[in-house]
Amino acid sequence: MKTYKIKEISEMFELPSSTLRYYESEGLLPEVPKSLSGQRIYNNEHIERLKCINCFKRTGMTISQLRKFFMYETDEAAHIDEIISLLKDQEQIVNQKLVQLQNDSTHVHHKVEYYSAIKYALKNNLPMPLWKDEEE
Amino acid sequence: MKTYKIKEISEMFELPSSTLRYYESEGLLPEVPKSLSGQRIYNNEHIERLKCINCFKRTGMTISQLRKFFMYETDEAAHIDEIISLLKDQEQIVNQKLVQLQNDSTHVHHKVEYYSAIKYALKNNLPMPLWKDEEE
DNA sequence: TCTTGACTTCAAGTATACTTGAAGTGTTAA
DNA sequence: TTAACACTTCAAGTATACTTGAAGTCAAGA
Repeated sequence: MKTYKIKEISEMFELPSSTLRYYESEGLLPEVPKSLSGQRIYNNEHIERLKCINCFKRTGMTISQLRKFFMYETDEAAHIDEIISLLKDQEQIVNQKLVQLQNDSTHVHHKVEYYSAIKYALKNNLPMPLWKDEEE
Repeated sequence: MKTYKIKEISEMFELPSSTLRYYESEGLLPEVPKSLSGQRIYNNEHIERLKCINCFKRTGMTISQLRKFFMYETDEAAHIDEIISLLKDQEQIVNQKLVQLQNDSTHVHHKVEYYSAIKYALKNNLPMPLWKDEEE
């Protein structure tokens, strides 16, 4: 199985090595084997885990929620209900975030248009446009 | 013009009063007048500003970026280019977030399905389903 | 062999965004 | 009027997620 040094993983995920050590110390990574000289040796399992961490982090999970989730996963059969419930909660959260962010995207876009019109009005000494928007 | 006490605003935005005072101290709010006895009196301008703060915060802006933006806004004509450039950057950022979050939503949903299948397999003593997914 | 850069541990430091506590004043309903 | 609760300031504290520094070991090319 292909293995990786910390620097390769660091570059792969654009995360400083210190963060990888930090995640490990927080119990987010599967056991990381070390070379004879003590250097970390990562494999595909770690890469998959890091993808998963990134995904969950973006959906708003904290380090301690991540740790909890991965702990449940290590004894899937005993914690299947907790895993499913946690995932369903997270699914709800990410979908709410999605709706909200779609709204926010629209609002920011409106602002770009509004200020572009302001700029035009300023340049040509024209009356200022009016701001119309119902922000949520 | 209708005015509001801090508690009304606090409930309206589900933000503790302390956070409202904090935002004010960080220069995110327009001048907040005080009653004779020193209590804050908010109006629609503050409400609009808070909606705007919430929107930008969700798109990832920090307090100091928000402060900068609102400072530019107070002298629109002098800073119109900075305002537009800042807004365009933020529009890009929010749209990237949106794409990423859509992906993440899909992944979380797949996980829900996968573990539901695991649960079913456990309950009925069936072979475990396989995990197939290309996570981004 | 020597040097340069990457790695190690562990404790302490930092950034961001609030939150809390103390000590006191103001407001309101019974 | 008196209790109960909301409000005030200001400084200090907290939570989360890293990040940095010190001091030392290891690996690879000139």
